[in-house]
Amino acid sequence: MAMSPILLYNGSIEQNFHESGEYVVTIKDIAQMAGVSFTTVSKALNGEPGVREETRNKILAIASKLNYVPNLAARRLVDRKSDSIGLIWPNKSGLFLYHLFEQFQIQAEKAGYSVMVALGNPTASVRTFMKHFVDTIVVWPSSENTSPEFIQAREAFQGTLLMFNSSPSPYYHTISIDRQEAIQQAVDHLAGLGHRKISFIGYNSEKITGFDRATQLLELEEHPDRLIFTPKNAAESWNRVADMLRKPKSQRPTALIVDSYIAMFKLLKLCKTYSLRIPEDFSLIAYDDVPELEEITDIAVTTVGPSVEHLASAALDILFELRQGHPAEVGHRHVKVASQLTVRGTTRPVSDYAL
Amino acid sequence: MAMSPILLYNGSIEQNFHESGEYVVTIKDIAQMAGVSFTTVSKALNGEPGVREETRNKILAIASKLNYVPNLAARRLVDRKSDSIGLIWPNKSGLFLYHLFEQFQIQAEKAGYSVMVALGNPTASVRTFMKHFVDTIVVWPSSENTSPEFIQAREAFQGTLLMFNSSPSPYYHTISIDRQEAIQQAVDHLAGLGHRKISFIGYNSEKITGFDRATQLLELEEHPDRLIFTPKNAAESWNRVADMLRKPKSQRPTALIVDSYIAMFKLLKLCKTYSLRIPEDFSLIAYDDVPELEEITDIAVTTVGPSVEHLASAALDILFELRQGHPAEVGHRHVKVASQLTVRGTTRPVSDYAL
DNA sequence: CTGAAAGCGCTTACAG
DNA sequence: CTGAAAGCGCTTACAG
Repeated sequence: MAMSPILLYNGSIEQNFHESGEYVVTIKDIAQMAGVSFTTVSKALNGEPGVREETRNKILAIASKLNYVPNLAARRLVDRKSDSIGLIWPNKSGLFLYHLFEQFQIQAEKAGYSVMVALGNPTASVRTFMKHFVDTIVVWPSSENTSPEFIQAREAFQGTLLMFNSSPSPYYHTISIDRQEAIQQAVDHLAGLGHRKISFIGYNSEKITGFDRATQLLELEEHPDRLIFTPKNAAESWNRVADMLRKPKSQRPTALIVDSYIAMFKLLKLCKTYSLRIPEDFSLIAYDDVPELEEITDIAVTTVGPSVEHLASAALDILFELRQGHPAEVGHRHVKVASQLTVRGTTRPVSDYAL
Repeated sequence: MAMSPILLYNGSIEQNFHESGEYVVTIKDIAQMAGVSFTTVSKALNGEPGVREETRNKILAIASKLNYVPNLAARRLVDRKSDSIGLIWPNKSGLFLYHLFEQFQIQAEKAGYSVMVALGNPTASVRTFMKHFVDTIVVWPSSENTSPEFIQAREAFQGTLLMFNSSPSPYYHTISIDRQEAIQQAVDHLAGLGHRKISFIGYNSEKITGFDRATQLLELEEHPDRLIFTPKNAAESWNRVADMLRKPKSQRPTALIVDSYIAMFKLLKLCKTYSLRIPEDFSLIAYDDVPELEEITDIAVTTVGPSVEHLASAALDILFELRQGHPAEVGHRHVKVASQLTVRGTTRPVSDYAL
C-alpha cells in the first residue's frame, strides 16, 4: 500500500487531493497540527483580534511550513468582494481603446484594483464578469449597448457600472467627451494661423455642431466644401472629398479637419492619388490622439481629442469616490472630459498656402 | 413597509441580498418557483441526464427569466473547474496581439469557454487570474517571463498554462511559430519572381537563419546589404538602411524583406525621404500580418507570417484535448505553427526593376 | 482567548 | 425521473 504524502507532515491530518494529484492544505490540516479549532486558525490567519500571540505565531508557522494557500472560492462564497474592475472591449474598437484601457489598468493597479478585459460580445462579457466576481464594470460603447439582451444583462449585474462616451443616465455612471469643444479648439487654432477657408470631413453630429459654432463665431469663409459629410459605410461620400482635392488651388480650402484617424488615413491615401501633400498643400488636424500614429504615418499630425490619461483618471475618480463613500448615498455621476490640442507638424500659417 | 422585489416573481422564495442591496438569484429560488428540488435544478442547468424534458425546459425558462448567473465560487468549491481562460497581454505588444486575442476569444467562446484578458505586468496578471478562478492561462511572452517573480507566480498557479512563442518546456504547453520557414517562404516567392539580390532588414535570429538558408539553397547573389541587422533600441542601425537606399539603382537590391510591421513603417518613412517608392523601386515583403495595415498604409503589402486564426486554433486544440483526455496522462504539448504568404501589391517580377 | 455551529451556493453520490 | 443529504473550505455571529 502506497504511503500517503500526509505522513510527511507527522500527523494524521485529512487527505485532500487536487484533481492534478497535488495535495492541498486547508485550515483543518493546520488546526489539527496546531491542536486548535479551525475557527481559531481562520482568525489567526486573517489577523482578527482575540487570538493569543503564542497561538497565532504557532499557527502562522505551520501555515507557512505547509505552504498553505487560502481557497479563494470558499472565502468568496462567504464575503462577496473582489476589488476588481472589468473592462468591456467590443470588437473592432481599434487603437484608441487599446491605449485607453492600457492607461486605465496602469492607474487602477496603482490604486489596488485588479483589472480584467473582456473582448467580443458585450452581453457575454457582462456575464463573464458576473461569473468571476468582478464588482465594477466599465463599458466602452458599441451598437450592442441598446440591445435588449445587453440591457437585461447589465440590469442583472449588481455591481457598479460605468459607461464611457455616454450622456448622463439614471442607471449607471457616465463619462462623456466634449467633442464639440474639441472641434472648436481645432478651428480656433487654424484661425489663429490665419486660415479662413476650412473644411470639416466627418459625420459625428457633435463634432459638426462644434464646427458650425466655431465657423459662425469666427465668421469664417463660406465655401461649398465647408462640410463634407462622410457617414460610416458610405464609401461613395468620399467622392466629394476627391472632388474637392481635384479643384484648382484657388478654390480649395487651406485647412482640413477630419473626424477620426481612420478618416485621416483615407484622406492621406486620396491626397497621394492626386499628388497632394500634407502639410505642403493643406494644413490638417485629426480628431483622436493615438500615440503610435507618429510611428505609422510619415508625418507628425496635429491632433485634438481627449487624452487617454484624462479619460482613465476621470473614470477612476468616480470609482474612488464610491469606494470611500456609502454607495447608497452617492447617485450616478456624470463627468465631461475636455479635449486637448496637440500641435505637431501638420498645421502651418495660411501664408504658406498663398497662391 | 417596502415590498420585496421578490414579490414580482409571484412566490415566496427566500431573500438573498448582495452587499450592494440588490437581490441575487440562486438555484433555490429557481427550485421554489419551478416546484422542484434544487438538486433537480442543478442537474437541469448543467445538462445532466435524468431530468424530464418538460421539467428541464421549465427550469431553463425560469432561470433565464430571473437572469440567473451561477455562483462560480460555490461551483468552484465543489469541482475546481471554471472553463475560463485568461490571456496575458503584456504592455506594448501592439496590433498583432490584439488580432490574435480577438480571434482567440471568438473561437474559445464558440467552444463554451469564457475568456478574459489581463493587461500590464504579467506577474500581477497571473495573480489576478488565480484570484478569479481562471483555470487556464495563456501567456504571450515578454521579458518579464524569466523573472523570478513571474516564475514563482506561474508555479503557484494550479491550472493549465500555455505559452505562445516559446520553445518546448516541461512546465507548460507551448506554441511556437516557424519563423525560419516563414522567411524562407518569402525568399522563395521573390526568387520565383526572378529576384537575385535581396536584403533582409531585422534582428530576429530565427528569421535571419531562415534568410541565410534560403539564400544558400537558391544560390542568391551576395552583396554588401544582404543582411542589415537592426536590433531593438538601436536607432543608429537604421543608418545602414539609409545608406543602402541612397546607393545608385545598379548597386541596390531589388527586393527587401522586413522583420515586422514596425520595421516596415520605418522603412517606408526612409523611402519617402529619399523619394523612393514601393513597389516601383523595390519589391517588399513584411513579416507579421495585421489586417488593418491595408487601411493604414497606402499600399497593399505582401506579408508572410502565421495567421492569427491558425495560432488561435492551435492553442485551443491543445486545450480541447486536455479537457477531454485525462490530464494526468497528457504531457505538455508543443505545436509549431506554419506561416502563410499573402501576396498583395508589393512584389513584382524582377524585370520591372531592370535598369 | 477559544471553539461549536450555521451557512455561503453549489455538485454529487445515493436512495427512492 | 426526482430529491434528501453530505460536503467543498471558509467566515462570522454566538456562546463559553
